[in-house]
Amino acid sequence: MPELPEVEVTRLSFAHRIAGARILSVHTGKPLRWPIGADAGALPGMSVVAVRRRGKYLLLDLSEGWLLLIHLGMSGSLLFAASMPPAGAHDHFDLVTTEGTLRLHDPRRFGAVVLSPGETSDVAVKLLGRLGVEPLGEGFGLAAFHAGLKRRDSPIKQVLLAGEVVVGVGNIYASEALFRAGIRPTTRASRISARRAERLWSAIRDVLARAVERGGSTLRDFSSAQGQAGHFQLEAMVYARAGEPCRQCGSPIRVLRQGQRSTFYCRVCQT
DNA sequence: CTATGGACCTGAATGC
DNA sequence: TGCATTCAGGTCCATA
Repeated sequence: MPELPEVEVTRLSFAHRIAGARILSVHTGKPLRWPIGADAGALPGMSVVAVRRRGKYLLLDLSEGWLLLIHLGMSGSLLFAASMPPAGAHDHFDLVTTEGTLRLHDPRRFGAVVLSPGETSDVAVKLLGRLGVEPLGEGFGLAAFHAGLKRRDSPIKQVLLAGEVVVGVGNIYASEALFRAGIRPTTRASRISARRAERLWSAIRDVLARAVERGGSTLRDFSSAQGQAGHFQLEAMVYARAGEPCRQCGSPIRVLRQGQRSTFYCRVCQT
């Protein structure tokens, strides 16, 4: 469910409220994608210093350099509130703090909560080590982006999804960014010209930044940790619009499968 | 090394 | 109504 904009909207919705909180207890439900780790018993007593984001991961900086990694998978969402109702069947993690409870709700359980002693532990390196550059940060340079594409022979859509060149672009925003850049999703990444790489580079930043402003996309059940739905889906140009007229040229939006994921595009506007 | 398909899991929508 | 199939915002891992 969550791509970079949804994760960032989630982060913004509770980071300031949880900062400085002391952890009182932890409650877990069914197993998530990875075990939380053997040190989880040490969480009570630690405090939450800050909440950062890396790609689609939320990183809770805890006391003494500990790091709590949270990933929302496909169907996860967080809620942070002073008073929390009893855990339901799909609530699999509660972090009870002096400022409120942070709860992970995740029906499919592709998400994860992992405690790591810093960013250089084996588990942190396994999860974060291969991530590409942050698209909304200063480090997202055009030259390096184009060079990264040059090294990949897969279709551009799948290169974006893989997150090894640039992070945070998931299935919705990959289709949206490629539409805005006028590039066919099947184009081999290595064959994208400098001029088109530049269009894609700015399309990625524009679409992600715009989606953050709009509170993310709520297709089925996404909401911020304050329970707010997003609205970006209302301005999607192609995603989930198969058969509907292109907002730019009127021809029907096409859908195809790439790596078991749906891709939406306009045959006329994207070449 | 890169590229691809399968796996993980649940619920909603669709089809017969 | 009932049951099977398909699809859904991610990404690690095994296999070529």
